[in-house]
Amino acid sequence: MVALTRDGILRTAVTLADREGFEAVTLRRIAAELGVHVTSLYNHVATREAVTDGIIELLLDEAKLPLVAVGWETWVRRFVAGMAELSATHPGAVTALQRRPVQGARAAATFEVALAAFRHAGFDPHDAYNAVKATALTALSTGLEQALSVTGQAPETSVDELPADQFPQVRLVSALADPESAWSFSLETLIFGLRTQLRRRRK
Amino acid sequence: MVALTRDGILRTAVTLADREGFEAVTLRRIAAELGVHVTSLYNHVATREAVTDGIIELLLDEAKLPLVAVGWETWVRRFVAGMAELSATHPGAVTALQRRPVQGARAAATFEVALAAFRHAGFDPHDAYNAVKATALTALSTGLEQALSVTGQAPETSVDELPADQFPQVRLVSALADPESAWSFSLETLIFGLRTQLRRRRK
DNA sequence: TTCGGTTACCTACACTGTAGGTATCGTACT
DNA sequence: AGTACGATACCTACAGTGTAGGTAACCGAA
Repeated sequence: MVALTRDGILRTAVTLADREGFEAVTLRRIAAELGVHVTSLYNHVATREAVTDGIIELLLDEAKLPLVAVGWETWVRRFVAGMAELSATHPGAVTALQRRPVQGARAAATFEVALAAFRHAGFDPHDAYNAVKATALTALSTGLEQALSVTGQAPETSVDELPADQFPQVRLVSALADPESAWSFSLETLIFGLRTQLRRRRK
Repeated sequence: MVALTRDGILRTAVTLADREGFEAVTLRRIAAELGVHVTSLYNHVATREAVTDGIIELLLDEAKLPLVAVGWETWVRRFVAGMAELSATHPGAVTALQRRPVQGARAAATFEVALAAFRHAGFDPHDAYNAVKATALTALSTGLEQALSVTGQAPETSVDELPADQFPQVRLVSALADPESAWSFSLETLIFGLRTQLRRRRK
């Protein structure tokens, strides 16, 4: 029975989220996992939402995001790849990033170098901001995989029960779901798009 | 006192979500809004999650998504614009799209025409799927605005309290948040990117 | 030793979704 | 006409949620 600590709480929260899904992360479950009473958690954590914030903090720490000056393209690649890796190793915990705004000094730090890179490449502050946002959202969406099962199965009717002649494309495609290629396709598309945007700004 | 109906339930759920935020949408709140006992809702709705599914259904109905054959580019434009408009008119309810997988016949229908358009333009089934997914995620992220406040304010410390000399870019940019230009920038970037992808496939 | 702060605990409350059972009512059938 | 029945709204109840308030044990400093 080790000492109860904020970091320990957050760590078991992440473990729990990955093992049983984010909605299973409840203060009582965490406490039980630590062999401790619920209210004891409040000595180290202010509120339930603070736990979510802590999870984000912990994930962002683990994802090795670029923190020193790099070119915009390598920043984009590393940021998206880092998030994708995070989604792979912490499938449950990453949804914390969708429940609460991503904030904190660490996020600010990597955005700082991104903004600098984009401005150096030729974007005005406004578009640099937009570019960072577009990248961040693309990166975040790597964790949204299951949230958007393009396979058109209704709450009750599976895709196989849809009129096959009416949705031939959907049917054909529902077989070849491949999360790996999905986010790399998104990444390349994003980079191509940003290149074009930059080219237009220059002339 | 009109008759209680599934559609009425979902409609007040949407209203409630837009007025007080998605997490305020509880079965008891809906019932209270309708002047009805909680359990009466169960005569028209199976479970809480079914309400969320119903909200999605209702939103997708309202967003006039392209359902007939169009070129891939106009599909992308209309899809993203439709979602953006949805996020504007239903700021609270749209988060339903992130809580549950987007499914159902209507979603399948618009994906069907998108897949056809992309394949006609030169993508193989795999990349057509990826392109649709990329578009859908870009569109969905229009509702994620506040979830990603790039302004690096920590849970406790606002952006103004961050060391100013350490985050000059973030500070500069935190003033000019402009959701409108954000998603249109993302849209144009996406289209540029997809064009390049298609060009590469052709030769 | 005594004091003060930190920590873990217990009780309690308002709130959530949901199961089971009951009363009312309109409609259809005998 | 009467009667059976399906649908609907309600009530009670339960387990589970986050969290406030108060109390007991410790442990280091005075």
